Amino acid sequence: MVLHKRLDYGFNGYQVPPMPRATRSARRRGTFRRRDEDNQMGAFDLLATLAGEILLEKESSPTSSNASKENDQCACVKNTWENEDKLVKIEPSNQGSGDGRVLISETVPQADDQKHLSKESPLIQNNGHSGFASVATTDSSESFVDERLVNGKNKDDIQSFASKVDFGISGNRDSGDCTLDCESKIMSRDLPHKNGKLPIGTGADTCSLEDPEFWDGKPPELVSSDGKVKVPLCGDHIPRSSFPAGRDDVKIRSRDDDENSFGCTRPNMTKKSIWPVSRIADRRIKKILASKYWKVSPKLKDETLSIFDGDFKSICHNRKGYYKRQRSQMNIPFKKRKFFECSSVSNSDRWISCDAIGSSSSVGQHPSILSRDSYVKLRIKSFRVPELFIEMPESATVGSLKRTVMKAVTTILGGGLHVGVLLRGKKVRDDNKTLLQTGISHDYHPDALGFALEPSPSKNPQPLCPRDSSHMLPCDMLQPLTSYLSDSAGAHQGTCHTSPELYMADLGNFIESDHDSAPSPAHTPVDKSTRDSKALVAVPEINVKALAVVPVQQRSKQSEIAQRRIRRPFSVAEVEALVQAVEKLGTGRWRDVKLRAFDNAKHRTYVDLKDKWKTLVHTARISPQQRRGEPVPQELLDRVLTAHAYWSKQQLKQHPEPCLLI
DNA sequence: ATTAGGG
DNA sequence: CCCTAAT
Repeated sequence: MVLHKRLDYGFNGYQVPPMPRATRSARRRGTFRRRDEDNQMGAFDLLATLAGEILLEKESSPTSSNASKENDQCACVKNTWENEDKLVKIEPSNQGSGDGRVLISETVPQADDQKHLSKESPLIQNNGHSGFASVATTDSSESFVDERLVNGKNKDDIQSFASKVDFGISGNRDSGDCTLDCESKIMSRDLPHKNGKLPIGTGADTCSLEDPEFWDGKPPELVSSDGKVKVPLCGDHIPRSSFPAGRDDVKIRSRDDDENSFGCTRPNMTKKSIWPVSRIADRRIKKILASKYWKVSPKLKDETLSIFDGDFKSICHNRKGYYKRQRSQMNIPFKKRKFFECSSVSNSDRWISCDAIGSSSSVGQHPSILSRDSYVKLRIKSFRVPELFIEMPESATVGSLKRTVMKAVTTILGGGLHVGVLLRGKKVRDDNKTLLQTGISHDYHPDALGFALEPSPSKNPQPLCPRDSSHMLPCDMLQPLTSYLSDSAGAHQGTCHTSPELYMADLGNFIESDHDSAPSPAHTPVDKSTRDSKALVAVPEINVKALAVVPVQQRSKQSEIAQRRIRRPFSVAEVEALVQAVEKLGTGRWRDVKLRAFDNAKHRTYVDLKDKWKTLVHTARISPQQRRGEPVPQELLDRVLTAHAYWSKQQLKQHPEPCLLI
């Protein structure tokens, strides 16, 4: 069955940044708007999935099933965030016929193909199908900050894109929402080369020509005529919003796939109606979703799920641990990621590079402004993460894949850092030269300057993370860390064989908690520059030691703190069930309510239900304008008030309040 | 373990 | 959702 795949992911991308997390104070202040920060689908995840799906489609088509298994069955994802012409190739593994493995690997195009490859190529293309992803951020006022992920320019890689998104919403990040657009198009087979989106072939044979007209460096226009599928980036919405009605049988599993969320078996009609889904694209997304849960064989869906449940639970022995792992999935906020810079990369000294966008525009245009000292203003637009190789068992969940990627990333990042300055591609080694002497004057060409984050060679001679490394997490603190550390070596060698659920726990922990913590010395200019798009940073002197040391202390401190569970907003269906149960049982029997209406929703505790009821009552009392999140039907809210009034009265009857005299 | 309520 | 106190 084609759905059973083993994934050998060659990652060279990174996730788009999660929206900023709410701090407690932000929530209290009400400046934070509901947002599903978790379970975001990494852009590359999506791309890889798309490509994999394309391949699956090809595989399962009758024509290709008998065809040669080699070259015509691979989809290529153009790797645009490296200077080299590398492809992420997705092909059936040749190891054993029909073992259903798919290899997603990085590959260097053959010389033959090379000439056909454009640097500005679509990310995914296969046999007339092309897909690409873009991400748009919207704010509450419906304005769009639409940034295309697949801009052909190197500097518009995911990372810089990410920062753009970060910046884009920074003005109103309390209301930012992030959606991931997934567009697909069936291209005319007659004119495959004229479309301009076919530089990468489905194999060695179909590489097509670039179209300079199309790839002029600007983001490609939307060309999909058959529809545009909007897939909300944030987890819970992905499946529901894009599933067609009539697929109610499919259980969508979110997050860890550990539980079937109540009410998740039906599509969200609201969202669905917002984003018209074409038939083809719909099918495609459906497949993507299927492939997101590749471990699930269609006919064995439920069984498989429960089996997997068992697996998962065997790993997470208790709820604390479970929550811990839930937490570990937290995407590292983009800003924070930069602090995990670290050691342990051996392959190249440009494992992280940073695009610096040069002097402020006013500098060149209005030289008169600069009276005495000419200031060079720099904005570091993005950092790039190094190449990662990850191998996951096919039974692993997407969530675990994400965690593994995160683990690998944080493993790579995590030690001393060195900032390299590149001028016109050449390293500037002399630290004592002035900027002017070096050629970084106020009128230098912005694109000429670049920064690179490099591992500090003196500090971290070893590529792997030694246990005694001061940069490492406190392995004596928590059990999972041990496995994380021991596995981190494997990660660097390209594979993570052990179950990813076992580690990462405390990275997420640290990351998560760090967000709420007070600013630390680790907030270096680099961080500021990314946090505030307006911050102009002149060649920062990074305190390597601070970067290396401070997180450690935080980690050890933070890892003692219990994890916050992921936020799982109640769906309308859940609310409905809750209201119904409370109507029946009253407001003081939350355990019964739980048993009655949420017995199979393991992530809803009776405390959760009680809390939800509390907020429901509150919601019902405030004006609709003040409500946030998925709107609860007024009818339900009315019932909430009614039931609440009724049961409050009942409670008063039983426990008459001792008359408080004024 | 549950319930209730503040944060 | 978290945390605590009180059952």
